[in-house]
Amino acid sequence: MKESATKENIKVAAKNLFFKKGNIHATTQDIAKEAGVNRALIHYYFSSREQLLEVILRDALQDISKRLQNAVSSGSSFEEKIKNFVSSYIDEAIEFPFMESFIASEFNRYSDIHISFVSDTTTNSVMEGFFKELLIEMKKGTIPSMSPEQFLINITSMCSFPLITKPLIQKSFNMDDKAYLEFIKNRKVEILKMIFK
Amino acid sequence: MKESATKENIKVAAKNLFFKKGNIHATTQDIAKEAGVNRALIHYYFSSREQLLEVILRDALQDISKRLQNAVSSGSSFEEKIKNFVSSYIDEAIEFPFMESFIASEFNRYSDIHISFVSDTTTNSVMEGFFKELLIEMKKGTIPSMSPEQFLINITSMCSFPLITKPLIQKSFNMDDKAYLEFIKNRKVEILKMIFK
Amino acid sequence: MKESATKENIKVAAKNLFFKKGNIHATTQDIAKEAGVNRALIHYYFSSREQLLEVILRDALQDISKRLQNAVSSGSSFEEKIKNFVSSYIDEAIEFPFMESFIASEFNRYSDIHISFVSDTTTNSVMEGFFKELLIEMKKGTIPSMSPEQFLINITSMCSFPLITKPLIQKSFNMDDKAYLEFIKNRKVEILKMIFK
Amino acid sequence: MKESATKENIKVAAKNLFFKKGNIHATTQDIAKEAGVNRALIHYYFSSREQLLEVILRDALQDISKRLQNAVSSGSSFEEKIKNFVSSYIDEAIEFPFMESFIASEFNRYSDIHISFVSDTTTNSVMEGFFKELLIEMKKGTIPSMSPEQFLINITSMCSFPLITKPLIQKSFNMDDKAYLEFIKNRKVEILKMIFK
DNA sequence: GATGAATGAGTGTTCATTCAT
DNA sequence: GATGAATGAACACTCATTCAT
Repeated sequence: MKESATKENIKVAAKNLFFKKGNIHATTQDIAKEAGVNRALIHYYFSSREQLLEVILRDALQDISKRLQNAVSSGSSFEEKIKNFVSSYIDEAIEFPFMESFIASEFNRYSDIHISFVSDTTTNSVMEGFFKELLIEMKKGTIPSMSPEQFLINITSMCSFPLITKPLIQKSFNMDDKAYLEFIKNRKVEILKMIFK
Repeated sequence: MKESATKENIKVAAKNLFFKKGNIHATTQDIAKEAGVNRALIHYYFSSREQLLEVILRDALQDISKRLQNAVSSGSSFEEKIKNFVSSYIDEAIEFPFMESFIASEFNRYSDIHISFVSDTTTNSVMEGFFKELLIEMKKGTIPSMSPEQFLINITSMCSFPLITKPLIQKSFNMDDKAYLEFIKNRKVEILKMIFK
Repeated sequence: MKESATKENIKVAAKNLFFKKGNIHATTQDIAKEAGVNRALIHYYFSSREQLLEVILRDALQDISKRLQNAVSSGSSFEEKIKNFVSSYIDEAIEFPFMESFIASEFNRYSDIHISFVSDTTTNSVMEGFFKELLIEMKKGTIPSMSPEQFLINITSMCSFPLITKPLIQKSFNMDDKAYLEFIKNRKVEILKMIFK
Repeated sequence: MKESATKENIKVAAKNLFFKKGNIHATTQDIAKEAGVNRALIHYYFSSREQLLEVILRDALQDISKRLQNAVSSGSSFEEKIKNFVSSYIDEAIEFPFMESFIASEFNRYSDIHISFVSDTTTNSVMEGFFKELLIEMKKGTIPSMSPEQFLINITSMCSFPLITKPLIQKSFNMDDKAYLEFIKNRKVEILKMIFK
């Protein structure tokens, strides 16, 4: 049997506020309103605000993990894989621009109190495979030589950061929402230019 | 006449909490405590919490602006300029890792209510000069061809994002604080590899 | 037809919490848990928390009444009767130490709103008989001379109060649970010394 | 410098509700209203409801201690001392009838968490002296022979219990407030009859 | 300038209660 | 009979803010 639809609604509402709208200060009332339910229901299903956060953080981390895995294990050629990764990452970031920064902020608050990081063996072996592939491509000279971690961080940075700083970018470069979205979508191609020599 | 030392203390305290410690939920009491002053003094100097935020946000934006300008107008060669920019950006990000994400978050909250963006004519002309230089280098093939905005965002992303997501990175790659700092410092070089072909 | 077993369970659970454990703040959820039933069932059987209280208060008062009656109408000699009364009162108080104080507290809360005191004619006539007997013994000099009410209150006070104030007594006289129980049991004899000259 | 008058007011208000009116469920709002102050002030002065309780419990225990000490170390003769003790105890119980039962109830809730019992050396030595005096009088036959603890409990029981159970007594014996008060005042004499042979 | 006292509005949470099933 | 879902009212507590001194 699936989880209660209402419980799911609340999770979706919370994700909308935290990850999509970037309302890091969203109260239980805000979440309840977004979900169209009574404030007390949140505690009925999740006991406390903090535990609701924990649940959606855990979900988010798992999603990131899966997306990474999918992208990396999908394409035929190496270039395809990177393309897929960048594209899916940006698509996700367009939908939930504040996800990473919210996660980071919450991690920062409670440090290691909650959430033992998701690191199932499947993910790990997939990542190891991808890292090996990276090293091969570096030797070939297709991509710049550096530790796989540095490389990975470079890509995710270029995908994620412009979404987090949306308002700053819009003001700096005087973009309306449409121009901004265009700018972001272009990055699916532009980022690749930084990666491949 | 300079601003009151106490007023400055409060600003420094607020920056420490918001930009350095990433305590996005810091209360006026937290700030007062950090500054070693009475809570009411904050209102004496800044009227309201929101206006204090506005002041330090404005300061932060100006700092970013100046840093950019300095870096860009300093080095002899183009490569030097980029190096300086990356290096100074990372140094700043090490000290105030949460600055950009905090700014973005607050911008997001109050949208365009406060802060008419800092865009003095000096900065603008400097930036215009730098953008022209970028276009020249792109034609030369030293750096990948794209709009100067995209290029600039790529660099700042790679500088800033890994600092914002410190806890995520540490957990993902199993780094202690020392290893993490080493990782970040290395980026002053590694990032350049992504930029220059 | 007897009352439903579940209904009885709920009453027993409530008595355990209120009278035995002294948990005066017990919620309907606490009671439901203690009874091993769903919270809503309490309202099914008793309509409201307050009415459940009313029922167990009424029960408790009736129990006290019966016990008094039994003790007083049992023994052969007057001294036997008093002995029985003290002994049964203390036994009951050991099992439900917080009964009187809880009743008093609730009476105090809702004053005369609920519970028209139990005072059936049987009880009354028995009490009248006992009061007459008391007056006779006072004249004989077996017990101190005073109004029967004062006398009755003195006995019940000495029986009940030390149970209500268990934690205070234990701390004051540095008693562990075993020493305290011994202390209370001894009172079955010691109290008599105060009553009979 | 004395404690703030407002802080004192809040304590008095709390004592009125808990000890005088027997409102064991009194909320911070109730207390604030009784004190004529804003609800938040209670937290300003006492941090939490529980800590306010702790303070007034501590106060109450100290008061009981002092009263006992005063009574016992005052009178010329032994009989005087007992008289004083009973009289002052009942006077206090008339003013704060629910004190002991409230203390006991709270002790029961938090067991030994808070409040290390007040037991300064002065009190202890005074009590030891009184206990010795009791033993002497028991040998003389003035009072019934038993352990001093049992004897002390008997007296305090007879003083305190009838106040705790005021509503029960009034209903049982059909007394109005005036009759009840008369009944209680009479006990200053009647109790002595149980004590002295 | 600086501070302790005070407050209204809001926050997370709990609770008794209701209702559909 | 019995239960999970849902809610309004209340609770302890926090916060930004004000004010008298």
